[in-house]
Amino acid sequence: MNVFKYLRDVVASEIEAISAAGDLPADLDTSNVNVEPPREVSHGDAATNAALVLAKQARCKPRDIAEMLSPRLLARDEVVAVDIAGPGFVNLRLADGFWQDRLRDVLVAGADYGISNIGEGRAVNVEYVSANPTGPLHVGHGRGTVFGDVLASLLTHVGYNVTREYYINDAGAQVDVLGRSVHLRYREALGEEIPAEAYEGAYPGDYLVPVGQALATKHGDKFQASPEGEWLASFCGDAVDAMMNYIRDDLAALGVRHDVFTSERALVERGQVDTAFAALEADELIYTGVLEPPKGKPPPDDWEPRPQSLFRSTGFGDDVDRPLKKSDGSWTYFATDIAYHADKVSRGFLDMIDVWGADHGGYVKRMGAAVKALSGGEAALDVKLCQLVKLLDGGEPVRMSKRSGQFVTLRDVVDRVGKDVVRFIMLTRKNDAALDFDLTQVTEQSRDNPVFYVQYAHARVCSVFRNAAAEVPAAAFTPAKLAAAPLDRLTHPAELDLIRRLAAWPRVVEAAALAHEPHRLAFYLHDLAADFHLLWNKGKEEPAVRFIVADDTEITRARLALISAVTVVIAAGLGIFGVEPAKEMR
RNA sequence: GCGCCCGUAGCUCAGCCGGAUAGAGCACUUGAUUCCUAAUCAAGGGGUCGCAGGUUCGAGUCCUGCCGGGCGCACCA
Repeated sequence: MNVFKYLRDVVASEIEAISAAGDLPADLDTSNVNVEPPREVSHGDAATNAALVLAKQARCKPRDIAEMLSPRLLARDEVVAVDIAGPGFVNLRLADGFWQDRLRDVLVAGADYGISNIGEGRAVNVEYVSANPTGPLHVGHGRGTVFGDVLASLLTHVGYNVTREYYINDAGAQVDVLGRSVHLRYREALGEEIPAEAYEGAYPGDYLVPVGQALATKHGDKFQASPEGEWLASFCGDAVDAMMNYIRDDLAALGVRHDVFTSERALVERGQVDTAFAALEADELIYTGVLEPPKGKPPPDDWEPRPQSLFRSTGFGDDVDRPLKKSDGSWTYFATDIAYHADKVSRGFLDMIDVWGADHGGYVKRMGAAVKALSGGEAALDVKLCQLVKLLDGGEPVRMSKRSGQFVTLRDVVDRVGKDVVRFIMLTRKNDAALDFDLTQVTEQSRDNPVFYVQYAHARVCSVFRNAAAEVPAAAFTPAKLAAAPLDRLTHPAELDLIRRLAAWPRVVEAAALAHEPHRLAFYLHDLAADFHLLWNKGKEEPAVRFIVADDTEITRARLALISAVTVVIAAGLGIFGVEPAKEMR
């Protein structure tokens, strides 16, 4: 149950009742009426803005509406106190029993707690990673990868029908560079000395060595000295396949799996770009024009004004119209990307999310414009930009040099700290804020390490259950049996605070999903862990609030129910993150 | 020059599609500390939410203009 949604409905129905009684106008629009947790805890458990929102419509003072509303709310079983505050907020304090029932909800729902159906089965396409197949993934890719993967899980969790997609950019000039780089490695594998300068402008990384060797085995010296035209296409194809295998391995090591891989090259070969182009042309959204060089910046050396095919993206919120064809007549990346998004729309996706690196920010408007144009305004594209990851080790920046081909790959990091740590840490910041990733700190057992902090809460509960099992058979502690525990014994303020936190989970999940902001779950889990650890620490000073009370099996059962619910929610959250909850930490 | 993102406590950051006296951790100050696991705990000080306007019952949040930082700016992807 989303408590605040429930209370919103309660408030709305009481408003209707007041209208029905003739004390307020009929047919008030209550869509803006909200019930939220107050920022200030002393204001109670929930607050509604109903009186403020409806005052204008009802043509009376907010306070008058609040006066009518509050006795009705107070009359309800779950409400124990109502007060009117500030300009007309109605603050509610809910009965302990209401919260204890919410704890029971958690236990009964178990792993399903927090799932909802706000997505109503709608199809959503989440495109993420989409790294160029020219080498292994680096740490920066890792952030977008985890972000997209977890966002996809989150949307699935709230009832969307999610497709996880990877766009393989295997059609551009860089793939030719890759093919040539591999050819160099191929010649090397055949025993040729290749001078280092040959790798200027090529991909120098060692990861291409085995690819060259494999091609030497496959072809012998057949292409060693032959002209590029004879081998380039085939080498590119094999190189891309090899790179995609690397990337798939990297993804697998991170626990990431896509439903669909779409090849740009295949898209072009099937003529889908021509189709998309023709469709836009038919709508008179393409014309031949000459672009001005950007102002305030010296134009590129090879700038020449020339007529080219332009998409009228300015008609859809972009700043300038964008070219679709290069001077050699081939499609621009934008053109193929239009076709790709048209393809997604034709597959039934009206909701699309693309996860990109922040360096592609300048591209957002034109893509959004294209999606609007090609779908007749039906489809929505939300582009999530992920900022840089600053890799540190013990507070010192880790040097990465792409030029030399020496850079820390995502795989290096996953192998060093584990996939669970990488996944969690990548979500400890908002996607559009830069993220520090300290290889040392993230594996320390300290409060500074959010992964540990959350995992430790889970492990601590597991430990309590191991201790409890020494006295009572573990079978007594199934969630179903714990749901029948006397939860009304849980009256300590810290216990009720913990329950309130648990009860907030469904709301947090929904809000995070709607905002496309999975990082909110990480902050929630941290807060939940903090509430739990607080309660634990109380037990140090006040033995009476410890979870296991030797001579009181009933309170023990109730408290085990409470902390069991903590593991349910932590496990649910970590489950969305694709992180395994820890049973013990030693 | 234009566009996008960011600007919140000394530091790192939250702030839930406008809500009440803006929060947390670190650091700092003070006190406690033979503990169900082994991150010690509790309390306290600390703010012109970059600046200036505007929108309204109400703005860190929305709009406009500046300032500062990052990214991008035909024919790369």
